[in-house]
This record gives sequence, C-alpha cells and structure tokens, in this order.
Amino acid sequence: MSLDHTLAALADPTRRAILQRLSGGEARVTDVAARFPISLNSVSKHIRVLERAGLVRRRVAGREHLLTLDQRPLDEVAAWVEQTRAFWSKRLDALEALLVAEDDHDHKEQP
Amino acid sequence: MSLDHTLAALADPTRRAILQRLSGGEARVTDVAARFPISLNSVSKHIRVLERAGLVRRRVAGREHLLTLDQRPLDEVAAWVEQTRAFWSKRLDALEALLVAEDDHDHKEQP
DNA sequence: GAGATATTCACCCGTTTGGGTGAATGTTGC
DNA sequence: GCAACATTCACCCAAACGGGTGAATATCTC
Repeated sequence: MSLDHTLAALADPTRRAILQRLSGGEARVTDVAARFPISLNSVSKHIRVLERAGLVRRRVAGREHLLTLDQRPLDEVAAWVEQTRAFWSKRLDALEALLVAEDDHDHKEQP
Repeated sequence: MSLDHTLAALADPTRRAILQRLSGGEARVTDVAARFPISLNSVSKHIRVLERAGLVRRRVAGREHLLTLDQRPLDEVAAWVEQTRAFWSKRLDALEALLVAEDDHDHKEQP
C-alpha cells in the first residue's frame, strides 16, 4: 500500500499548495516555484516527493518539465478514510445504542 | 488548521495500526503495545503523536492510561480530501467535456 | 513500608526532512 | 558556437523521526 507515501506527501502545507496550484492546470516547475518564498531547488524537491507518492506526473518537453495531477492516490486516501470513519462510527453508534437501551431500561425501572 | 499534524500522524503504518486497535474499544498503553514488535516505549511515543494530532484521547485512571479514539480530526481529513477531489474532478470533467465538444465538432466537419 | 506494575522521562543513535548554495546538464534561440 | 534558460545534482546544515536503553515517577497490592 502506498498510503504511507501519499499521506506523508500530503502532510506538508507547501506540497498541498503545490497541488492546489496544479489543480489550475498543467504547469512548469518554474511556474509552480514562482508562488513560493522558498528556492526553486526546494520546490523541485517537494515536487519529487509528490511524484514519488504518485500525486504528480511529469512530462518532459525539451528543457521544460510539465506537471499534472494524478487523482488516484487521493482516491486511495479517500477510500481508507471513509472505511475507517465508517468503522469508527459503527462502534460509536453501537455504544450510543447501548447507552440508550440502558436509559430505556432505567425509565422502565422508575414508573 | 491541524491537517498537518493529522496527516503526518496517519502517514505511519504503526500509528494506523494503533488506531485500528483502538477502534476495538478503549485500551491501556500496555495493551496496545502488546501487539507490536517494538518496545513499549516506542509505542508510547507513537501514542503521543496521535494525541497531539487529536486522534486519540487519554483518560488516566490510577496507574493506567486508558486510550480512546476521537473521530473529529479524521472528519477534517475527509472534508479536505473530498473537497480537493471534487475540485480536481471538476477540472478533469471540464477537460473531458472540452475534448468531447471538439470531437463532436470533428464529427460535424466529416458528414 | 516493600515489591510489583504502568507509564513516562532523559538520553543515544542512524536516517530522513526541509531548507540553503553552487555547479552541472540539457535545450533553445540567435 | 554561444549565451540564456530550465532543471537537477551534489553537497551542507539543523531539526525531527523512529527506534533503542535505563532511570524516574506514580500507583496498586500485600
């Protein structure tokens, strides 16, 4: 499972901002870097992390590297989160049901 | 926004496994640690990371620390992922629509 | 009070991370 | 061919991470 790489990549605000920038369309490394106060080199490293996580794909055209998003790792994250959330909710619902049942019981005990 | 802490906490497989363990109900630190090949001390550190992210709450009862889940940070992650996914999809749908429109145009050009 | 139990605190260690700089590589355009 | 451009490579640095050990603290139990 590549959840590790994906979640780690998403855990950095600069990288999330890069993804947001790319959601506006294909862009070069330099274009992406222009919006950040850090060096082009650091942005390049962040992009590589996003690439390793599969969130960004690179198309080399001459001296330019065009970057686009890949949604699939995000789909995996969504699937994991929803599955986990559903499981936790079920537990909490069961607990609540149990408490309500006990409450009903109490009401019956006190006419 | 605490997305940073939450995503970083979730990016580690041991920590996700701890959460899974806790989804089975309240447990002590030692109980949680029993399932992992690493030291109790390391598990304790992972638990603290999960606490800092708000995913786990601790209730001290005498010498025992009882741990429970808190779903809210996971809800935040779900909200961010779904919002981002929706935005990306919209872009991709728009792109596809554009391509389809061009395709239609082509068809009209070739009777 | 003494010993066992549960947990954290204070360190040590090797690796990764996020930032930086300067040089190297490859491409474009004149 | 040469200068400008786009990007990465190869380093440096401080901080954080994930693991470990041993000691300290607090609580329970006898």
